[in-house]
This record gives sequence, structure tokens and C-alpha cells, in this order.
Amino acid sequence: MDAFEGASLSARAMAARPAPYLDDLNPAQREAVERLDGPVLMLAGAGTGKTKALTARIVHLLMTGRARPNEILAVTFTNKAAREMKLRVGRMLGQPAEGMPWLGTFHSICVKLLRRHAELVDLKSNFTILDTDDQLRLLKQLVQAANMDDKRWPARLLLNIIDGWKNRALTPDRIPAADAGAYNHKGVELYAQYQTRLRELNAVDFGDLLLHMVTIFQANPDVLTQYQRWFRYILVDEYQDTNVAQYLWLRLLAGGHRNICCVGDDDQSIYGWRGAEVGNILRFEKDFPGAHVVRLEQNYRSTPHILAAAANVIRGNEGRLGKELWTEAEEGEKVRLIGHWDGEEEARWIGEEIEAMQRGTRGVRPMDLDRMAILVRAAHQMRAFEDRFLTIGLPYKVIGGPRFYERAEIRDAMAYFRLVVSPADDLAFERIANVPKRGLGDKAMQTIQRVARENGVSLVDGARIAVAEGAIKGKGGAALSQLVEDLARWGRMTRSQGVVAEDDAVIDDDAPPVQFGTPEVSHVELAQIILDESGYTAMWQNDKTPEAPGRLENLKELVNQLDNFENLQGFLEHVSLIMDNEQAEDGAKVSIMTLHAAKGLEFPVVFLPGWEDGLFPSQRSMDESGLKGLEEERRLAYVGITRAEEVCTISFAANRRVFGQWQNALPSRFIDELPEDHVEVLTPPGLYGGNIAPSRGIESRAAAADGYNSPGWKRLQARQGQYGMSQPRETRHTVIDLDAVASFAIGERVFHQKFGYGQVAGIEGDKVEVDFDKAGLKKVVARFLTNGTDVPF
DNA sequence: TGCTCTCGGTTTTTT
DNA sequence: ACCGAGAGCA
Repeated sequence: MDAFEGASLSARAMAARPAPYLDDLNPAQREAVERLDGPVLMLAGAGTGKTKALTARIVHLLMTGRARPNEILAVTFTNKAAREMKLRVGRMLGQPAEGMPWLGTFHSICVKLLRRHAELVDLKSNFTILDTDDQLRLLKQLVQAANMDDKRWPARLLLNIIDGWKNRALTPDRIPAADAGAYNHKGVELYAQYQTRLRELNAVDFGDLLLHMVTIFQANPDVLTQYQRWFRYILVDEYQDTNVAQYLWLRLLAGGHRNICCVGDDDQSIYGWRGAEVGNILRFEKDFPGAHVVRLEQNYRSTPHILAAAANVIRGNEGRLGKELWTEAEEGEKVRLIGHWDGEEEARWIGEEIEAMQRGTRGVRPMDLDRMAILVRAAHQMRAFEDRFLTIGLPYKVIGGPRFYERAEIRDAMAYFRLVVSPADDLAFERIANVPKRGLGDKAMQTIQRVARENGVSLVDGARIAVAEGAIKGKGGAALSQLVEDLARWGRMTRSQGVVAEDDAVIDDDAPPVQFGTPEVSHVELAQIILDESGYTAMWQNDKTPEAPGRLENLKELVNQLDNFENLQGFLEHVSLIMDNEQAEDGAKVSIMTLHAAKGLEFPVVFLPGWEDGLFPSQRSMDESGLKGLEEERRLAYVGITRAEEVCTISFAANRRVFGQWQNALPSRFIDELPEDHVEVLTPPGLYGGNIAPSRGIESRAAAADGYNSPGWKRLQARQGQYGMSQPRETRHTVIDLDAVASFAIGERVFHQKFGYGQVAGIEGDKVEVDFDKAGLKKVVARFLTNGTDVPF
């Protein structure tokens, strides 16, 4: 193409001019930025300035005239990453990055494309995007219609199976024979039915966004060619997280010019369980022959000790592309390792450490709370910290958790809006018909369903007919009739607001939709009216539970958000894809989050608690995915350690309450993989030389069972020359003996951790009925009991 | 129809 | 231990 001529001219012109965005880069980054043509794999280790390189590459493409802003396809996984990149491109350009319409998440870009070509997969361009609740409701109906026991075969399971297929870009007609047995041999059939239902509802789920686009590209070479020509350069962030569908989508689009630059880190692939294929990044050079691989290995985040610890752990994985991170940073502190008696003590110790660091009594300088984070493997680990921090009044925030738009009240409100905008949205109707309570139970809903089916109309129309026919009477009937009327009235109010101009087919047209007509009420006011008049707001105002005020707040926030959109339709089209819950922060707080949520973040001080085999690495990962699972867990450990800039503290507990049961555990095998020279073993205060006399008998068993006898722990002790550290003694007054079965006799005195002393009243299997002195008659699991006369106090 | 109680399941989570 | 769903009762 002759555009290339022009491009190289400007490239030459550029070379003569200063390019400040290049001066800031190290040699590897610069290479990754300047090698514009052909496939490039940017292997960017943790903290090596990958976002900087990526944005510089975009800026370079623009400044050299290789591509116009709308000819660059730049894909990320999260809206946050997309926003960040937009911001940084703008900053680097020295002006707002106007018109990078194709910088976004896989999903948001696919929505845009799919709305243009919906008819190619039998959809209308105004299709709705279902959330998980909708999907489950739909699947459950199908499962029941197939006469399956939805208890034995939960819809949730089917959803996971279908998601898995969609992640692998498998349409119902292409499911491999090996999967035929899925979901009691009904999986494939139900998947096909589900897809049919979605089409009837003019709806898609998240997986469909990619799947449909892959289908369209594969079946319509002309459409594909159009986009291959249009997107002159493709950039992909977090390539190690792509699934098969995303991979195919990228390969198709890059198929012509192959100007694709994928950025990622195979060592940070932690989303295998939701379909990500590390293989995609490992195979890159085979997929794109002649690919140029650039390694970003200079780390700007962590100290050498921290990097060494991370490197030694990740070394245990097979088949890595291989990187060696290095840094010019000061040596700093060694990675700290500490064992605790149980999870509560671990939380207590970390709380004290945090307070000490905040005051500046530990370490060189006072550290603000927002510079510290606790990263856990599983969400349930957070509770111990929350409990502890609440009691000592340490401000904290939990990152992650339910997203704003996943909250029930937000989904309810959205269902109302959806129904007002498109009355045929049956799933939305099902959701809110009886929210707030309108006296419509199962029976009424079934009647509506039946009437709607018989007349071949939507549920709203079915409801209208059912009421008119007198099929639903009484209080419910009256309320339903009111609802139907209200919906129609609100609907007229949106339409009086004017119509959105149809997005024309010009590919680079990203102009906001044009609005005409004079609105009587704004869509923001209308939203408020809908929520108020439907009784939805009142429902939460009358709710006395402690969550109610928060929910009303959320609803207010939802209505406020509407201001950023032209109308209700516009809001609904985008909200499921772009709404985040960026909570406004007041004051510095310690962050608590999962390791997964921590990817991409960094903190001067990081705590990594719960490094126990079974918890981390997670037993379930290893059971389900074997070595592959273990390696992903190891990458998770790598991600965790590399979040730390200055101080990284790893800890484990010998005993932990899991699902309400006390369990003991060995220190994580990853602890054995830490390099001794870079680790300092801390002596837990209170754990050794505690002032409580050791108990007789039980101690030896508890000690034998706990983690302090593990090879890793012993080796670490030896390395530190701390043989003086004896076996831990109990700091608590009870020891839980896991071997104890119901070996108690009726009338025997026993002791229970929570209820205190009591007398055995009866025995049933592993459960014992005890008449407690203080708590009265209770049935408890035998393991919770110790012989009442044997326990020291 | 709506509320309470028992039962079962329990990693990670974006879009 | 805890949460959510469904069964059983008011």
C-alpha cells in the first residue's frame, strides 16, 4: 500500500526530531517499541515497565505516521487497563488521546463489531448482553424442561461447561466426542437449546461476544478481510491470559499483515481455570513464524532479595520461556518468613507488624497504610484479618469482592430499565415481576408463562392478557396490572425523548449518537421515577437490615452514573461492559485482596499469609489439574512475591479453621523453594518460650502433626543456625487432636474449645451430645472435644 | 404467598 | 463457620 511510503517518510522525518517518549526507554523496551513490522512477542516480566513500552509503541505508531488512531487495535482484558493505557497514551502525546476507538477490552471491542454484523449470526444489532443471573435462570428452565433433576445437575455446573466450550470457541455442532458425556450426556443438547433461546431473546452472553465474532470471521471472508485491512497494527496486553476464542480472533485479524505485538509473561499466567491457555504465549513463535521476541528483564519495582526469592520459586516450573529479572535497586531487606500457631495468631501478628511499620518503629521510616497489602490465596482467608483489624481499629479495605453491577439492587434496577426500553426482555421481567413483593408467587408466574406461550407473545404481554382474562385475580392481579401499565407508560416516556441515530456502517465513525426530540423528562429523572413509582426504592427504605442504607446509596450512585450517557438505551448497552466499582477512598487503608486481584499492582510492603500445603498450593487445583495446577499455583506465588517493592513477608500457620473444622497443615512446598540466602526466618513472639506451661501428652501428638517438623522448616532453622528454636509450645489452652474420634463415654467430663466444660450425654457416630456447664445441651463433632480432666488451663 | 429452618457446598473471577 | 437454596409450615 502506498500509505507505507508516506509512513517511512515521516519515520525519517521523525528520526531527525527529538522523540522524548523514546528517550525514557531502556534498550529492550526501545527495541520492543521500534520494531513495528511483523509479529513481536514482548516478554515482560513483573515490574519491567511493560505498560510504558506498550503505550510508547502506540505513540510511536502514531508519530511515525504508520497508522491513524483508529487503525490501531489495542486489546486489554480489563477496563481498568484500557483506561490506564488511554490515559498514558494521551499523556505521552501531550494531548488527550482522542479517537482511539479500538483501544479496549476484548469484550467491548467485540460488542462494537458484533453490533455491526449481528445479522450474520441471526441477531439484531440491539441485542442485550446477559449477566450470570440471567444465564442461570435460562439454563435452569432448560434443565427442568429436559426433565432433569436440577439438584443433582445444577444449572451452575452446566453454565461452567458451556462457558468452557465457548472459551474454546466451540459451537454446539463442533463439540468433540470426548465431551459428549458432559452433564449427564445432555450437555451438548442443552447447549444447543440454550443458544437457540438466546437467539430468540436477541441476547448474547459474554462468551458469545468472542464466539460469534470468530464464527462471523470464519464464515465471511469478505468481512474478515475488511478488518484485516483496517486494523493495520494489533497490540495485545496480557497475552498469557487469552483463551482459545480470543486467540483465534487475534489470529484471524492478524492473518494478513501479521503486524501483531503481544505482550505478556508466561510466569504470570494465573487464569487457566477460566479458560486461559498459557500455551498461546508459549507457542507464539510457532504460530507466527519469524516472530521477534523481546525480553524486558530490568525490574524497576523490587529489591534484589525479593526478585531472587521469586526467581527461585518460579524456577520449579517446566516449559517456561525463561527470563531473568535483574535490578539496580539497593539490596534492602531479605524476604521474611514466619510460622504461627494458628490463623488467628497470624492475623494478630500481621496486624501488629502493620501498626509498627505505620509508626516507623519497624523498618526505616513510617509507612502509610495504603502502601501495605495482604495478599491471600482464597477469599475466605480475608475474614481472619477483617476480624482482627476491626477489633484493633486498623483501617483496611477489601479489594475485589462483588462488582458494583453485580449487586442485587443494581441488577434489579437494571432489569427495570431493560424492561422499559425493551418490553420483550423476558428475563428482566422474570427478575423483577415480584420485586418488590407484588403477591406473585410461583403459580402466578407459571400462569403468565403459559399465557405468553399460548399467545406467542412476551411475558409482559402475557401478563397483560392474563390479567384481562382474569387468570390472575386479587391482590396479585391488581399489582401486576399496575406494573404492566407502568412499564408501558415509562416506555412512552423514553420514546418521547427521541431516538438514537442508527450507527452507520462507516468503520471509523465513533461519534456520539445524535439525539433529537424534546425530552419532557431527562433519562436521569426517568430512571428515578421508575425506581420510585415501581415501589423499588420504598422496598429498601422499609428494609430494616443493616445493608439497606448501602443499597439505597448504590441506587443513587447508579442514577448518577446515568448522567454520563445520552439515554437509557445507551446506558444499558454499555453498562454491563464498562461499569467498575471504583469506590471513593477516604484516608489511607491497608489493602486486603486475593493474589488474583493483586496482579498488576505493587506495594512497598506485602504480606503473604497462609502458605500451607493444601491452602496454597490449593489442594483443589492439584487434584483437578495435577502438575498443571501446581504450576499455576507456583505462578501465583511468583505473582505474589513480585508485588512487593521493599518488604515481603511470607507466613504460615500450623493450625487453621477450615469450613469450621480445625485442620493442621504443613508449610507450603513453595517455602522449601525459597532461596536460603535471601530469606530471614523470624522467631514468632509468643510461639517459643511462651509463658504457658506445656501440657502433657497431647503436646507431642500436636507437635508431630504440625508444620514445624517439616523438612522445609527444619532446614530453614538449620540454615539460620537457630537450633535453639525449639518445637513450639501451645500458646492456647487447647490442643485439637485430629485423631480423636468419638471415643468418649457417656457421663465423661469433656472440654470444648468454644463451650467449655461439660458432660457427655449421648453419642451418635462422630458427633457427641454434651451437656455443657455453661452453654447447655449441644451436639458437637468429637474432634472438638478433649478429655476434660486432661486439659491444662 | 411468605417466613424459618435445615441441608449442602465451599478457590481463584473478568467481561 | 457461613452462606444460599429449597422444603415445610403459618
